[in-house]
Amino acid sequence: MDPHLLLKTLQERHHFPQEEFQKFILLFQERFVPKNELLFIQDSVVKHLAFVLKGCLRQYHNTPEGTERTLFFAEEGWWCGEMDSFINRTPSTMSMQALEDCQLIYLNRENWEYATRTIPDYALYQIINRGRTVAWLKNRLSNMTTETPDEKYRRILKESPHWINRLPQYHIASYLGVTPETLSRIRKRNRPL
Amino acid sequence: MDPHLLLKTLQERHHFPQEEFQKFILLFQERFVPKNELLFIQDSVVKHLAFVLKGCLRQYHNTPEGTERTLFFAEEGWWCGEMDSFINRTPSTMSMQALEDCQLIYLNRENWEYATRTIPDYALYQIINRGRTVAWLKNRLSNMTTETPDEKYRRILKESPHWINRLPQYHIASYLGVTPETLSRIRKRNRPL
DNA sequence: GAAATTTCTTGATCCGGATCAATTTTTTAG
DNA sequence: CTAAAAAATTGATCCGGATCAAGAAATTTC
Repeated sequence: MDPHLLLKTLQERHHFPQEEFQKFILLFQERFVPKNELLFIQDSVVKHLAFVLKGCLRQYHNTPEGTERTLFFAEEGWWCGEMDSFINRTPSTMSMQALEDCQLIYLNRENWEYATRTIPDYALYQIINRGRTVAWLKNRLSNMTTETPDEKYRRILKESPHWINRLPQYHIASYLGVTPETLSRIRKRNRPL
Repeated sequence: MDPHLLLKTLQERHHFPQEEFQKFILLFQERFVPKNELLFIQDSVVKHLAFVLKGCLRQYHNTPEGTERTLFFAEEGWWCGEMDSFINRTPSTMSMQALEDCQLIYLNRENWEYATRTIPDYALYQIINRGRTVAWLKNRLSNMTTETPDEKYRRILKESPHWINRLPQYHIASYLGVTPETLSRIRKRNRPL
């Protein structure tokens, strides 16, 4: 049988012994989340830390002006949570919605704490992985404020071309920080002949 | 004597015993960085994890188009590093520059690893703190793509009013993602009578 | 303290994305 | 399969920030 997707993810940047994994995976619960359902919602405390086995979700923020901003998409092999809310039990500023039927596994707060305390490699994984996330967000922040909409779209074509087929266009538009109309025009401009 | 600024920072969100701190602080070295000097530079590996005792720095990114984007300012009590580069020894996408004469303390990679491995409360601190940073960046990303320049400026007035006196205006403009000319006009518009 | 440099301000023009609106295309539901 | 709803396209107009350019103010340097 294939190694577990979670183990593969944990081992990506650092070693993670098989035996620790056996102990770790027992702390998770499985959960099916149907399309469009909200995994957690802005202004309430996030109770679970989820890992995507199958499906795709988006994390987004409702602005005071009434618009929505999509921050990222979580596909297979991604964590989806809001660690600040989860750890400190404070209201989240983000919501998370399934864009497809999703198969997840998740930790509750208690088991997360137990795992972090007793599995040093998991603690280290979190430090390393969080560092990557921060670097990714800083780059994205820089790109979002510097690049033209056309450049942003071409970046997606290059870095995540499968999104074009997997995700509705208006969610990609929100991710890029443009209106759906503008994205439609960008696509027209950048369409191969 | 006042408790050390670093201890105060470590204890902000989680307990950090005095005795562990005595051990921890010994791993640091002091360093003075004069105004305008670069602490680390884009495309090279970040060798140190620094903590600001006195002074102010900015982290920025040079875009391919030749412009600069300031991502954040690090004042007293801030960490300034690029953990992804520091941990994985990969080239950084960011540079860090002192905006004033700065008094820093810093860890090298070896001592960081030792501290992370042997001081569980430091490992936990990093996990918690990194979670905060991620949440902060996500909110900033949302704000930067949603708010008008006027709203962004008023957010600074509200959240970090002292920046107006401490930082050059063109760096604030870069932080907000607008040109210096635009920031000047925003200030004029929002000036009290 | 004067000269030189840097930073900030102000003006005029231009351009591209938002907005509003209507239509077409695609997807979903019965 | 058809009707209804949702998503994507296209058109026209408007507005605000970028850009270019010049001048004023502030800071640095000697």
